[in-house]
Amino acid sequence: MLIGELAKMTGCEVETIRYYEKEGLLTPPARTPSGYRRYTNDQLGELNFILHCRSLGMPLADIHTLARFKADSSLACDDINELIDQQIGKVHRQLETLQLLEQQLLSLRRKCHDHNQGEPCGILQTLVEASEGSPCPCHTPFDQEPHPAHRHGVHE
Amino acid sequence: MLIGELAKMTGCEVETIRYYEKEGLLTPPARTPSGYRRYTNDQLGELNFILHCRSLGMPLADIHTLARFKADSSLACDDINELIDQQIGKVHRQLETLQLLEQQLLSLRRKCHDHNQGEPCGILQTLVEASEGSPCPCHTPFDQEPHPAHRHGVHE
DNA sequence: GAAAACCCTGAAGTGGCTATAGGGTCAAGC
DNA sequence: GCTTGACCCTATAGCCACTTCAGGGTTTTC
Repeated sequence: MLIGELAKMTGCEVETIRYYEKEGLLTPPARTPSGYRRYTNDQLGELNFILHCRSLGMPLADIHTLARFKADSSLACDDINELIDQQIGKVHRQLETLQLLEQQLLSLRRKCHDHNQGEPCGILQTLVEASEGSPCPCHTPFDQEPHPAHRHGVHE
Repeated sequence: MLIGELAKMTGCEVETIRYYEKEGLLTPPARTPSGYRRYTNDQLGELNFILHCRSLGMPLADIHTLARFKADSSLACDDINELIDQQIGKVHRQLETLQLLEQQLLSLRRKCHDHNQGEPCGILQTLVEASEGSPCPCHTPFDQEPHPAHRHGVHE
């Protein structure tokens, strides 16, 4: 099958497939005389494996490692467990940060409902006051220190 | 004060301060005769405003918008609310995705405990089977469709 | 035979930094 | 007065996982 068909079957964009090949995650397919990529069912499986791992949030480097384990087929169980555990830890830390963040944003949002008649925007005011050192409603109840994002950022 | 002092006071890296200036978020400071940046207390406030917003997960473009509102100081309350609401929505969607992800990873992790004596790694086996179309323990109980990450990715 | 739908490569852009190379400046101690 | 170290400067490249763009070739359909 050609690349467009593979894309349709997997729900993956054509450009992404070419990108995975360039990154060495997909084995380069055979080509038609005019240079079009022609894929086999094996490569469909390879791509599905990558997509499944990506849907679990794994970085491409880890998927590469897993693929090598797959080829070796020997034990390697400890390495795989560690890889998954690291991923779980990462996701868990992100979760905690985001939960905090949501509370912070919601309490900031409430600032506007509190006084929106006539006065200038409470949200903006709160943000400006916080930048001048005042305790802010969004951060203080959860974390006494000034800027939590510096120590454990949302985007890692 | 010089850039290093500002960095120490705010907990922000020197490179990041220069980056914010290049991106137009910080007004360019005065310079000493030898070209060093010299900052005022106003610019300390500006930087704290940016850092506070960043700690709420806001993208730099939104912070730029907020800063313009701050300068205008007129109403703009609706726009600010919408901006915060969008941020809340974004964080909430990310949270839901991550919660699902954590469950998926934990159920994958359990696969290895199930049979780790002699048999090949259960995790790897599960991932391979999933790529061949079998229902996988990580995705099936929560989402019947193959690759949820394609529709609402973790990294947006 | 022309237009639409597909395919190709290579390079640049995204966001929010971080790091590196290759330099200049300044205060303290010898 | 000269060196050492801590600081500062610019410009550029790298990170991740793509996405988009420019500029073209091929295949199918009307």
